[in-house]
Amino acid sequence: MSAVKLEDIARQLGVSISTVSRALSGNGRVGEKTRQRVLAAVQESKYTVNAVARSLRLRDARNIGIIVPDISNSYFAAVIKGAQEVCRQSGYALMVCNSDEDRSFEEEALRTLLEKQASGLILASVGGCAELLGQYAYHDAPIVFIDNIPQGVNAADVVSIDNLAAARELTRAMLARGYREIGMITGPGDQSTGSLRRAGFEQALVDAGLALRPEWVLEGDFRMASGRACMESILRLEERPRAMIIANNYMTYGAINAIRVAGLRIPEDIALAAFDALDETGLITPLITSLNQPAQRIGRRAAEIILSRLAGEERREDEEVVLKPVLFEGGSW
Amino acid sequence: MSAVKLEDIARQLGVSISTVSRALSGNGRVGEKTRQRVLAAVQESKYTVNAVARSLRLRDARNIGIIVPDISNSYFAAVIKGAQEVCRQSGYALMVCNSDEDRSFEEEALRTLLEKQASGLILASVGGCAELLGQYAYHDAPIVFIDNIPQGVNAADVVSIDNLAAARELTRAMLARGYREIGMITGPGDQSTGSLRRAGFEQALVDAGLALRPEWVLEGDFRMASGRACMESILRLEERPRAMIIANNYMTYGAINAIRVAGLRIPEDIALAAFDALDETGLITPLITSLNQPAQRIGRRAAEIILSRLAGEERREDEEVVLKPVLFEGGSW
DNA sequence: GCCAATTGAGCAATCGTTTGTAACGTGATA
DNA sequence: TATCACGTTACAAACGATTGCTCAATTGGC
Repeated sequence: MSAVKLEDIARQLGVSISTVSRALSGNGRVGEKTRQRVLAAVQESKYTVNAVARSLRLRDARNIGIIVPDISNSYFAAVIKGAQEVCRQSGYALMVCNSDEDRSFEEEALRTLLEKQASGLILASVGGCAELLGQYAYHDAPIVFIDNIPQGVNAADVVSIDNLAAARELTRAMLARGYREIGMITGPGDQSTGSLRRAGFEQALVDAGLALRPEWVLEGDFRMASGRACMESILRLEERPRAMIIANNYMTYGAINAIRVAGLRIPEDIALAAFDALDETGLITPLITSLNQPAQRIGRRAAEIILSRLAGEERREDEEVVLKPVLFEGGSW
Repeated sequence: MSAVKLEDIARQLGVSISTVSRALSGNGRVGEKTRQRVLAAVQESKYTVNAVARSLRLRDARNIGIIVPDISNSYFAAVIKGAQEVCRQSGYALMVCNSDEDRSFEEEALRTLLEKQASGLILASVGGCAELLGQYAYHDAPIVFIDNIPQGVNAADVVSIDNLAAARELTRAMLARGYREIGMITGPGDQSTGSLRRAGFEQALVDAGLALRPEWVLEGDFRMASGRACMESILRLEERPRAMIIANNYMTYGAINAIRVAGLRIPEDIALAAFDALDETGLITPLITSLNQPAQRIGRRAAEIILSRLAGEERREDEEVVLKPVLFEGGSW
């Protein structure tokens, strides 16, 4: 309501608005004594620049948006931290949105960021907002996908691990441990993260000359309850696998729960390996063997790509940064 | 760059900008057929309102800021979710900032939000930004404190549990269980959350006629490493307490780690009760007895208070909403 | 002492919306 | 036909900052 603006300071000092603006930004020439007077008055009056007005004038909001499916998931929290670090250093604000694993919420967030003139967007999509994404291209705001690459998007900047290869390697490592009867709890088939991890798993089995057992492969939704439900089904089978690969952290927690409730031991009765099951507390026993995405690095690289896009005028090739996951060997296999 | 604006649509239709604006907002009167024509053109051209320009004109950015010390902490993640829910329903955007438990980062976030003309602010402060907070009052943006109430702030809207009473009750419950030699790992003494919880603990002991053992009360910084370090010190004591109360979740995880490393059992060798040690995975054993803050409700109420302040013109009394924590009894005592 | 060069500061347009007010056109009534 | 009323639309002024351009003032060189 009563915020101090450039005009107030200008009037108080008997100079023009433009002089005050230039004294602050250092963009035009201003005499040394006037500059000092302005700076003093600004200090004294607690003037704060109005970023809304500035953004309008500059046609640049200097903020980048990030949408994740679940802010409580430590994996995404780390991604956010990484992105924030980069934004902070470059004077951009990071606008964090949570889609709650819901398409319409994701769409809503997308629309809000679009209206707020986000300069760029980091998106861990749950899928299916193709038209809205087109508008970003129209505003020519760069988009970087992390994690899932929605259907309908063919060329784009992407920062992620190679999910297919990763799942294949993880499965191979499990095979190398001697396990032959391996099942999997995958993610939603319509998300690339889900389907690629499944494909990698199946490839590894086929390569090893093993038959696929469809009843051992269940599809979850990346949430804890579904991990638990899937594992319960598995445990009810007459003939059950000796080991399971699980496509993300939360489903793993649910699965462990089911295993404990059934009174079984890990890995003696059933072995586990997972994606991102990184347990920051280090208190879940046995420690879960998992292939961990370098979450913070993903966030950082994604933000860096956005910034470089914003800086460079020329449109380069689509950038696809493939980061290497890190295998943590716990006691769960 | 090439975003469609009202002017483009107006020109295309041969009407004025104001007509298009009014057709969209429904604020002024517009003939039915023109309204239809406008709506069609808007659809077709994929027009998106420029929120920056609108905010400037309306002098209202319609966004509320929230600053938390650690976005990875599930407690704060839940607070954010609660606040977001309310914002979503009322058409406000929530701008999430992470201070990383660092004062200068907090200050930076505060300044950014101020510049972006945040309509309101929810603050879980790590303390010490009194001057900047003054400017919010100046912009008359309502502030609601959650968790810690920084020094230098005397009257304000607050949503939290009654930390003193809560610590007292938790300690009493522990005494009722028969424990007499109780220590505590507190939070930073300069944060009200830390000092109040400590005070409540001490009160309960004094009320019970027990002597305070200063060597059993250590001050941590709410992070995991400090919880571990403090517990290690405790375990090194010749005469050590039979039970510990720990002021937050992360320090508890560190403490459990130390206990396990020392080869001791919970609760047989040392019993634990904590604040917010809520373990979403349910996999840490034994389940930790803890007094849990209704995090999501706190976020929701805080946002609601902001909105009601923004709606009501008249300045009411400072509002202090005291929510009740929930005791979860696990096997750690 | 005069003209050119250089510096300092102001004017005014602009960014895209919203909205008070004025103007316009149509139809009805006297 | 003139007047009035009413429903529609256009005009233009904001919101607060940035910046190209202009012009006045100071300086310096000859």
